[in-house]
Order: sequence, then C-alpha cells, then structure tokens
Amino acid sequence: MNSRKRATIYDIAKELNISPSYVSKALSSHESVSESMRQRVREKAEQLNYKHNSRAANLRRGQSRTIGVVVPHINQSFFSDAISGIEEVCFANNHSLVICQSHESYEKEGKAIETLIHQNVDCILISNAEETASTDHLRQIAKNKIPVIQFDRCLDAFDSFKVINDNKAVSYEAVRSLIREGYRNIAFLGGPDLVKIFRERKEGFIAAIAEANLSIPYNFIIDNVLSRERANQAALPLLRLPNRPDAIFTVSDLQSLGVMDAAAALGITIPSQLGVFGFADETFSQLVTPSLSTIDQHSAELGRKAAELYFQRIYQQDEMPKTETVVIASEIRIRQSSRRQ
Amino acid sequence: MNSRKRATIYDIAKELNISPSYVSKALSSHESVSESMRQRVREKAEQLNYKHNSRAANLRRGQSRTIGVVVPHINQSFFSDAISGIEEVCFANNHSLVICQSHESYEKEGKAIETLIHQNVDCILISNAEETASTDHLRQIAKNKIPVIQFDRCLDAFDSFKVINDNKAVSYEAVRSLIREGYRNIAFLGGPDLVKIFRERKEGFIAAIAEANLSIPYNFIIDNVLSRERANQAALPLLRLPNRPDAIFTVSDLQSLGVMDAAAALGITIPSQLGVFGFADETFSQLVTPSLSTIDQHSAELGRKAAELYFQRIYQQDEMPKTETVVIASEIRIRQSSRRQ
DNA sequence: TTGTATGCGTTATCAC
DNA sequence: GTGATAACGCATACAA
Repeated sequence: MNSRKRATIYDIAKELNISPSYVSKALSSHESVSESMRQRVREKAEQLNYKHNSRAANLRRGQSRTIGVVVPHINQSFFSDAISGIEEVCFANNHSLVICQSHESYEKEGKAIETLIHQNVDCILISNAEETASTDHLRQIAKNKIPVIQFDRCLDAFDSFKVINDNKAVSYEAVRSLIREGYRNIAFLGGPDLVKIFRERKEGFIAAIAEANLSIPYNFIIDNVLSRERANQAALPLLRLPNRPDAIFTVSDLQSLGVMDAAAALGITIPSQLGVFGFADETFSQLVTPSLSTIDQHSAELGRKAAELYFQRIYQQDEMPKTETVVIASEIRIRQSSRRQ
Repeated sequence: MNSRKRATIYDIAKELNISPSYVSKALSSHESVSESMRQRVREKAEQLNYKHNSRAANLRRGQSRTIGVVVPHINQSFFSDAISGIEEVCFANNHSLVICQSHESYEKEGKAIETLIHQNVDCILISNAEETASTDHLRQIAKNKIPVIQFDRCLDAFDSFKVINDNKAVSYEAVRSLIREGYRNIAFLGGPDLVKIFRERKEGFIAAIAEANLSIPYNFIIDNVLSRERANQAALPLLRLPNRPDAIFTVSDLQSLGVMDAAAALGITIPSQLGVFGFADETFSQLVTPSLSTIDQHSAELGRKAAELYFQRIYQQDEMPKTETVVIASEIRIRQSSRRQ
C-alpha cells in the first residue's frame, strides 16, 4: 500500500529553498518566522498536500498524545456512554483514543494493558473486568510510569485517581424509596465484592434497611451475580421461598432484567407482588414493561470527568499529583417497577 | 510526567556489551541470532523492564499498525456492536484502534478524518454521518493514499470497499411479513436519500408493496426522518389522516419508537390497529411493549468483516485491489408489534 | 554470528 | 530571520 510517499517538511523546504527546520517553525507559527514566510510555507504545504505527521512529532517529543481506555465491553450503554464522554474531552484536547475491551476477562485485560504500554499511551483509563481480583496489571502500568485513572469499577487496593458515583448514598436513597412504597422484605443482588462500587451499593442497601429497623435474612444478600443470567439463577430460588422477598435491589439493570425474567417464570407480578430496582439507567430500562426503576449514573459526565482529570491534574504537570477520588452525583429514577400505587 | 525515561534497546545493549541493532534482532527472534543470545537479551529486557515502543518501530517501518474508525455515535447499539467486532479483529492482528465520533455532523466528520490522517492510520473505516451529503472528505482520505472502507452508511458516489447488509432483500421480507399479517395500508419512514442503504430499504419496501398490488399514497413515503423525534413528528400527522396507515415500516428502531410514541399519544393500539416494523435490532427492541419486530443486522459480524477486508485484501498488498462490496446477510425478527393474531 | 550506518519525520538547541 | 545538527527509539541493508 505504498503507491507513493507523503510529502514531508523536506519536500516543502526543497521547493522553497529553505531549511526543513525552518519549515517546521513556520508551520507551528513560531515567533521568529515572519508572517509572509509563514504564508508562503502554508501555501506550499497545501499545494503539496502536506499533512503533519503527529506520530513522528510525538516520538520526538517523547509523548504520544494518546489515551488508552480499557473497558469490559464497549457495547454496553454505560461504557459506550462513558467512552463517548472521554472521546469528546480527548478530541477537544487534541488527543486520540485507543480503545480495548477486556470481555470481563482478567487475562484479556492484561493483554490490552500490555498493548497500550507498547503503544506508549500517555495515560490509561480503566474500568476493571468482573473477573479481576488482582492489581498486578495496574502495578504493571505504574511500573512504566504511565498514570492510571480508574473509573466506575475501581480496585481500592490500587492507589490511583478514581472517578465513581456516590454509590452508597444513591443506593440508600433507592432502597428508602422501596421502603416508602411499602416493601418490607428486600433482597440484594450484587457484584464482585472486591470492587468498591459494588460494596458501596451493598452498604447503602444495608444502611437503609437498618435505618428502617427491618431485618434481612442472611440469604437475601447475594454477591457476585453480575449478569442477567446469573441474577436470574439467583432470583429463582429466592422467589420460591415461603417467605420470599417482596422487592429486589440489584446493582445493574441487566440483573434486574434477570429478576423480571424470574418473576415472569413464576407468575409473580411486578410491582404489586415484587418491587424491582436496578442500576445504570441503560437505554432499555425506561422501555421495558413495567418500566424499570433505576439509577442514572450520568455516565457520559463520568467519562468526561475521568478524561478531564488527566488534562487538568496530570498532563504537563512536573510531578505526579496526589491521587484523588472524584464523585459524580447520580440520581434515582423511580419508574413503574418499584411503584405500588 | 517524565519522572524517568523508559529503557530502550540502547540500555540493554550497553549492559550486555553488544550493539543496539543486535538487541533489536534478538528481541524479534531474528534467525541469525543464537538462541542463547536471544535468551540473554530477553532476560536483560525483563530485568530492565524494557517495553518495545511500537510507535517508534512503526515510524521506522512507515506504517502505524493503527486503524481509524469514524462513526456517528459510539453509544448506539449498532455502532458499538460493530466497533466491538472491529476491535476483536484488529486486536487479533496486532493493530490498534483509534475511534472518533461525528455526532452526525459533516464538519466533525471532516475534523475526525483530518485527525486520523495526521495520526497516519493505515486505513479508515467509516460509517457516514446523517448530515453528510458530499464525498469530499472521503476523497481527502484517498488523496493521502489511505484506503477507505465504508460500512453500513455508505456513499456510493465514492468508490471504496463497502460492507453493508442485504438491505433491499430483508426490507422486502419485512414488508411481506406485514402484508401476510393482513396490513394493507403501509407507510414508510426513511433516512437521507443519499445514503444507499436507506434507498435500498425503501426499494425493498416498494418492491413488496408492488408485488402485492397494493397502492401507496404519495405522502406515505417520508424520507430523512432518522431520529426518534423526527419520526414521531412525521408519524403524528400520518396517523391523524382519515385513511391512516395500518402499518409503518421504518429504517431504524429509534424511528419505530417514535412511531410507538405517536400511536400511544393518539390512542392507537399496536399491533391490532397499527403494525410497526423497525430496523437494527437494538437491545431495547425485544424489551419494549409490545416487543418490536425488527431486523438483526449482525452488526458485530459486519464490523468484523469490515476489518477483515482490510487485513485480507489491503494489508501487505502491493497495489490497491479492486474495490468490492460485501453483503452481510441480515434476518427479520418478527415480534409482537407486527403480529396481529 | 555480530556490528555499523542510515533513515523514518519531526522538533529543540544552538549558532550564524 | 535562517539554518545545521542532533535526537526520539527502532529496524534494516550491508559489511565484517
């Protein structure tokens, strides 16, 4: 695919009988270059269809002006919304985005990180895979002097910038709203306990339950059932219990879908016999019937914030700043699935 | 952020008292390097935490091993699924992905392309913005000797590899299924007429109508209403007509949602009084009530195919191959919204 | 088997 | 104002 090579500053220099370095300065509008010369160079560049090669420039500069992103799946609303926000900020700052997906696998996550290190990215934004139970891969990044920003699914065993929602507070709000609707026997379906956000959501749940002086049978709190299928498998036995839950709070919308499947299979009506509350406000949540009560994480905003953190706090900073955790406010969206009236 | 620099082959060479170029060969397991030396180099590399800098290597090689992707929005199922497929293939071929979104704007699309050219990407995969009515931006890419592969939203005024669905055939099938269900007065909500896929979907619609000897009032075919809102605005007056349509075929699921909104607003029941058929099989389509009949485009497969086209037909080829259009079979998914019984 | 020289396209430094 | 030179990190043709 090399029919002919692209024009370089050497070509422009030759045509204009000036030196390549001077062309470079002219193109970057260096002060020491007269306006008339800048003009001449620009015209010749246009004429030769010259395009600046940013990778060569970045090699020279010792940067890549590229941000790496690792997410479990790019085709889940939460992540694609977040990436969308990240892309906007990066684009506005003349940086580009290299995206990898881990498919929730720790091994693939490690490979993706390896690739990004080879690519010499300036920063890595990561939301960890469900499977990830070690911080070795993150330490690997740090070992290569690449700053890490975790978002949403953060491992607190690794110190880095983090962008998350006010998970505990909003979960507390959600469960309170269930209690206000008259639900009394509320179960919880969670995610991997290593991931802080899932622990926090559980804490919020427990706080609301405790505050209302309700009791939770030990088997009403089930961790590590993050997918629709696994939540379904967890909900079925729960809903077959003599003293079955009258509401279920889950840490993702997909899990709520699994609960709804289970309820349908057992002929249990939502919301009258069973309240359901999800998390993430996926596109489908307001479209299912009954529409799903959930939590809007403002994911695009979360992505934007993560990227901005790089540009404001790390980029062009001399030393590594003290890490920090940014909290993005989220909102409960009460819909039919948790409204008894 | 330059606390200390990363190790290079020079560092390894110095430590081992051999030449840098020899290190390079040893690391790439060149034949002329003894196994014992390879081993020594590898160990030292490991020890110094050396990471291959692929951007420097690629600069030397005159490639970037990077594919650029431009889509309207990365957070729409169809596109994120397609990108997911593209990513898989690229990752398997040791290439990385730079992703830009046009937000359906021609101007942003052009800027994204400009960025990708600067980035020196080896190929650009693009699905054009709704607004795009010129092929200038694509010619700009070609002018820079970068191969273009259009997918889904292709402009046929620009000759390039293209990957699309069997739009006409599957639309024909979809409309036939509506007719089979007894719908007789079927309207069409389309996209921009410049984009081939939308024209083809219309052609399929017309073919089925013609075959069944049904007539279509001139105002039952409405182009260029691609979003939920615009489809809603188009559907409302249509459904207020004395001789209103008893079914509507749209070229996207979001449009169908707009139609459903309109029907709900006017108290028209789906599917008994109005059949609705969408396109794309977005995640939500099987979750809405009534569930939406639609067309599964096999978008991940479509993305994979687009990427494979690059690796199989363009990458490492001496001359630009003759372009070609690849058709990905799609399938109709008949659900409640178009089933009268 | 090992090493040398050169260049990829740019920019920063210094000299004129 | 303008230009020569080195360097970014690597790979390759060529020499030994």
